[in-house]
Amino acid sequence: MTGYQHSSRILVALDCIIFGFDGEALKLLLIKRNFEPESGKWSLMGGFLNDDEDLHDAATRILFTLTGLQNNYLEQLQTFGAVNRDPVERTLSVVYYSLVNINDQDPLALKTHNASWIDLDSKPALIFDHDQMVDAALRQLRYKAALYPIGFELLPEKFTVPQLQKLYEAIYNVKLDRRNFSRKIMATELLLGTGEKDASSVTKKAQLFKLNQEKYQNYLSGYQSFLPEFTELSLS
Amino acid sequence: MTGYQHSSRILVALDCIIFGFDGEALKLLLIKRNFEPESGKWSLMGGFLNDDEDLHDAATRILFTLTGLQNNYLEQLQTFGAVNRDPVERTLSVVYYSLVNINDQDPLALKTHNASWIDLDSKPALIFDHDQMVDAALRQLRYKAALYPIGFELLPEKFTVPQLQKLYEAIYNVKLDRRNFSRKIMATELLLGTGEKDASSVTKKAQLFKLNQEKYQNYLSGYQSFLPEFTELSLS
DNA sequence: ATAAATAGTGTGGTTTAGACACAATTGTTC
DNA sequence: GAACAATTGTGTCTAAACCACACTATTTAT
Repeated sequence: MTGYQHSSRILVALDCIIFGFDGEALKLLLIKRNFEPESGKWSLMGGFLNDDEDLHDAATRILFTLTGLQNNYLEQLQTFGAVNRDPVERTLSVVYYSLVNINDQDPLALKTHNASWIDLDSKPALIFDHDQMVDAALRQLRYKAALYPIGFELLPEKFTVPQLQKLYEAIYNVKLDRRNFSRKIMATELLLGTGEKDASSVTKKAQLFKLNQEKYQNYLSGYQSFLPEFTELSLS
Repeated sequence: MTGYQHSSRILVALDCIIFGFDGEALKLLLIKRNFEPESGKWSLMGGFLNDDEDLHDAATRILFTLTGLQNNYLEQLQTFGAVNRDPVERTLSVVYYSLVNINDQDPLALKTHNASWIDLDSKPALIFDHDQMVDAALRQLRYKAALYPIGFELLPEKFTVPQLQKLYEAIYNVKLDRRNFSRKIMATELLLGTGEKDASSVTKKAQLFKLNQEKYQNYLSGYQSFLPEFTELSLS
């Protein structure tokens, strides 16, 4: 074997924090493990890196396995590498987080993997250092969503402004003023009215909007704040 | 051996992007390699992860080896894992970036490793995917420094407001208004006047300030924008 | 018809950002 | 030592953004 004359090669895993939004609260897709180690406990969805596989491809594969989805927002978060983080064997974990539309995923794949959507607020303790991973992912989501309009990735193709507002309120755990929020969002011209209305509402039906994909791509490469009192938000 | 019944264990390296500031321009500490592979070319400072070593400890060790410094700002950036990124053998690289005070480091250690401070603007092409790493680090520095006052990590203990302004101008490659910048910085109450003056100046000597460490720690866990026209800044 | 709930739009005061002007300090030059 | 060049420190004004708040419109249930 030609290679570096250096000792240790290490097992590399990937774990995915999968965020969803059900209209009211932020949710995580978690696995009730029916395999060792730590069978019976909750964990993130994970897997091992293959020899011939780029990191991002591996994360995409793992996400696809669990959700049946392939074109989601998926971003590398951080790599966890404490020596004893995995009791079985030293394992590095490269952590990705993903934003998915909770309605789109494959229910069968979820059942196969014993996965459920869990409210972030009522998340059970997870194995190993997975709690830390979720903390970091939430921090990153808040960080990122304040500057880039990635919140849309959590919504269906057509959505109302009040739905979008609820999403931001869930992400940051704040109450926003309806009128100011609407004005600010509309000013971005990121939303295209469809003329259709939200049939699910019991009272006055809000208009359904679609994302202006062209504008969206521009925004992703720039800055934009979507929150009032931005400087006072705590990231903790 | 007890462990996961899984095939591939992979060599794990760490690479460090080390930022400095000489009063005028942002600089990188780079290595002119006198060892294989790619001897004679420029690269980041790197090393391999030891069996018994946490990731962050390894990054700290590598940074110490090169600079003789130990308590610098050091943050994990991203992990690079393309299959063929290293031609010798598949190697994952966990990348850290660090902000150091350019005056503090150990000149002997630099010489030993054939390292030099290079203006970011005149950076030579680096080996492997190191150019991408630097790009990502600069993006992260801009991202982070806009929200957190980490710029101070690049300055000496005592510094003037105009020096601080030049630093921000170098990071974002913009010109800022002296008066508005000063007002904004002073409003944060992050600076403590020392009464001393910058002797190096030829004309009116600016007051030297120290960082208010207590306030600084608070700011690190919150948000704060230090730039005007923030929403128009491009991250590219 | 009326009530209850939510959506959509408007208005005005306060704060902040950013353009700009002037006075003060220091070393150099003549 | 007076004039000057360079830079620092502080003040002011205007326009824009933020945000608190009020009113009207729509829909279903009773």
